[in-house]
Amino acid sequence: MWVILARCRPVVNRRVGWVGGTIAGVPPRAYRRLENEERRRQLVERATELFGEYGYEELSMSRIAREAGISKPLLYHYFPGKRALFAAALQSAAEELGAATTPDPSRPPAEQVAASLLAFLDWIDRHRAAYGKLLRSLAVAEVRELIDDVRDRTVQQILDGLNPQGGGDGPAARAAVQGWLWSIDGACLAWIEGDLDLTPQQMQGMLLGGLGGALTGAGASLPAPA
Amino acid sequence: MWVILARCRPVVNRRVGWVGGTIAGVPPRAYRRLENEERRRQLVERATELFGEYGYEELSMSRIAREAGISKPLLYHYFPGKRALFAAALQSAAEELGAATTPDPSRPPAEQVAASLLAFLDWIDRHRAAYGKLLRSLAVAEVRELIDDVRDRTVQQILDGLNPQGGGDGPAARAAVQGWLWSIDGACLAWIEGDLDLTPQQMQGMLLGGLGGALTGAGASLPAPA
DNA sequence: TGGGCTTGCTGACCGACGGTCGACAGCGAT
DNA sequence: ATCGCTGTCGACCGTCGGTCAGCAAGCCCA
Repeated sequence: MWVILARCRPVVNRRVGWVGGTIAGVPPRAYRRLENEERRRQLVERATELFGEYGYEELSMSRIAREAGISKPLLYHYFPGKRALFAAALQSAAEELGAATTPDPSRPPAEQVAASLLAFLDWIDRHRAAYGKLLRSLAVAEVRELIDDVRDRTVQQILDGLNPQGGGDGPAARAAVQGWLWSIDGACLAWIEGDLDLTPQQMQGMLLGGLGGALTGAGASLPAPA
Repeated sequence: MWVILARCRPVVNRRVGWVGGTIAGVPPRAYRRLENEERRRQLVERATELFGEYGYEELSMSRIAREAGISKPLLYHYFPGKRALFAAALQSAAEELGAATTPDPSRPPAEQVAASLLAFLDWIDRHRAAYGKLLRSLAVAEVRELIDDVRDRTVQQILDGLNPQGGGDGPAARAAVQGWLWSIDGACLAWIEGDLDLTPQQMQGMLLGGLGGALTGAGASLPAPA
């Protein structure tokens, strides 16, 4: 009885007492003990599916725990917070994407960009729903830094490719490339959500045109046409 | 006593009783009664400042109410929800921006785009912090639809301007224009947060280049150079 | 077979959020 | 003076992300 009262009034402002697992005849849930690494893998896998289906905001930690058949504190035992869990799920999904889009460093930079872009668009074409959900979670503060990091690295990579050959690395080129990366997301969103009848190749052509035009407008240029 | 118990256990699942305003000798706060419209104006004004300073997520309704010197229920009396309050604040801010960027319909479409874009960039240059906060709130679900609406209308406007003269209105052109709108935000973010040393005119040149390139890549084109 | 020991795992809890309920009180009309 | 309108309030709800401290599965050693 005092338990209920203690729960009611947080007067003391800190934990007052502890009752123990089983009250009122409700038996604790049966559970399977798993190896640390195995549980972790299972959680990342399940979270990846769920985040891909519901996005970041629409999915609560309680729900993830329930869907994975475990308790919420266990989820927090494996991941320090929702952001970290999302990061793990994102990284797991990004590995496949990353492997597919890593350019061949022996090709000219413009070709590398074109090839990466096409691989990226192909991947999106096969994972439309999940990509849309991800994009829509983009500015959620907890998620933003993750994506910002990836974008910053990509911007630098493209600028590095441009620089030696004769492209520019002024502030305008940097703004152009970052803007271009955003334009990819915006165009892909129109493509996916607007159900536009476009092949990845058509998207690639349009986007490469945009990059070339922006760089030209910024006083730089792509070293060679793709 | 039973009231406290009722608070503890939401068994009945609905309000059970009411105690009355002043308990335990805490006097209700003194307040000033304002005209409906005046209060509303005050709240929108204060909310606009606060959202511009803290963004959408980092600002709670409780905080807004506190900063405005009123209670939370009163805030909800004037606005049905946080999203609506944000919309009101956004609209109030957007009126100034909208007035500044409305193009002269008697000019050729390409000039209209160029002029609107430059006005937009000038405005951003003067409201850097608030624009950054807004952009960073962009995908917050509650806010998204608002911005999506504006973007959709802008896309259609640009496509309409393109169409009669000889530009295209295929799916590729639509994706190109929507992507271009995103690229504006991305480039502006790099401009603002990266403290890039660029004038609005340089940004304009770069962005118009991107639009032209993307449209060319999509098989359309800007009717006339700006 | 039965004790310990490790550590994977649990229910109950916290503060803050967005949002709602029904009573109170400022103030012009009478 | 008092009455009604309605602007305003404190207390409350359900859910969120996150935390606390004890329970117990399953291996080890007798």
